[in-house]
Amino acid sequence: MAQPEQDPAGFDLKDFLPYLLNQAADATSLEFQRYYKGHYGMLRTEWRVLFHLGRYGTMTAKQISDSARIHKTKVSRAVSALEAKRFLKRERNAEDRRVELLWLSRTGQAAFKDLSAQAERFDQKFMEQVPADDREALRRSLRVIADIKAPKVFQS
Amino acid sequence: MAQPEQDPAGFDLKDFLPYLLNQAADATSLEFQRYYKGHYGMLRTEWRVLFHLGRYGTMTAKQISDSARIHKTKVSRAVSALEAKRFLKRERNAEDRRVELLWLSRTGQAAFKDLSAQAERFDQKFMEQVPADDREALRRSLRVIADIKAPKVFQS
DNA sequence: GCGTATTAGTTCGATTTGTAACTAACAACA
DNA sequence: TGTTGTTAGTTACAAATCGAACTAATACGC
Repeated sequence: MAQPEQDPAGFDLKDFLPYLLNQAADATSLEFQRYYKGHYGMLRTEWRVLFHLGRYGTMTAKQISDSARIHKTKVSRAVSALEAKRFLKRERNAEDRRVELLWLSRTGQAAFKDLSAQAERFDQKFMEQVPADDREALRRSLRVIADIKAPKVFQS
Repeated sequence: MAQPEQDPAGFDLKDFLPYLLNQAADATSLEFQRYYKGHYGMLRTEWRVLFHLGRYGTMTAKQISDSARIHKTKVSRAVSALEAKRFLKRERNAEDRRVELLWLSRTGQAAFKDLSAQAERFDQKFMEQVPADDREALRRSLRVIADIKAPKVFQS
């Protein structure tokens, strides 16, 4: 399928950082998504929550929400789904009964172990496509960009 | 809000390329999204279609779908929405009556002009956050990653 | 020409998301 | 205490997305 003729005037979509980032994000997410969806019936928010608990141990929904910048309703739904699949357990905090503590079950830990090994594998595979001299700069600048502050309040 | 204690074991989410890319994409898309949504009531797929027609001239839905890797149903809906807003016009191709030719109306061209100027402005702003020495490597590697081929068939 | 396959684009039902409103618990301070 | 404000988490409804199935037109093989 040939590309259409170019009109030299105007800003090119393919130079636009948000567009490039989204395209790259989609391209790299596809294969991993197929894996966690196919093997564990998880959605994107679910594996992200799972990864947080697997990596950092017991956390609250709020902490996960802040760390991953996922809206609390999405986290809430993901927690329910993971609980229904017996991947995590929860318990009200005795000191502050608004808060709920979340941690992975044995099954959840096994899923985390498998998924993070896969993630590492995919990561290496994608990075291999990037010229070796650019790899450090890529991760460095992505971290900078991803840290762009939300409109107000972050980190008390 | 303090980060939770780290468990040194396991792969860190924040080193995972798809995660980083998605976070960066979300961070950079937010402000621009507010602009095109607020000023033109557009969705993401709609401005992408608009940008294609604005930049490349007359195209078919299929060409846009291939170029931007957007599913044809999404393109179809975006085209209808843009038509309803009087941003584009369409006409069946006389030679092949399956195909529909799409192009921007005068209003659509004005919207494109404004939006691409904004896009350029945002782009510069984001890039300023990235260390100057990393900028070239960033765009270069994003282009490589974004071009990762879909599982089968692409470009005949 | 005629049957089958392919292509461009749309529609439909089920799933997922976004947003606002809600409940329950705690805090601050008179 | 009692009022007001804030915080953690859930629910409910509208909007958006995904994928499969559909229509209409063309291409291919014989």
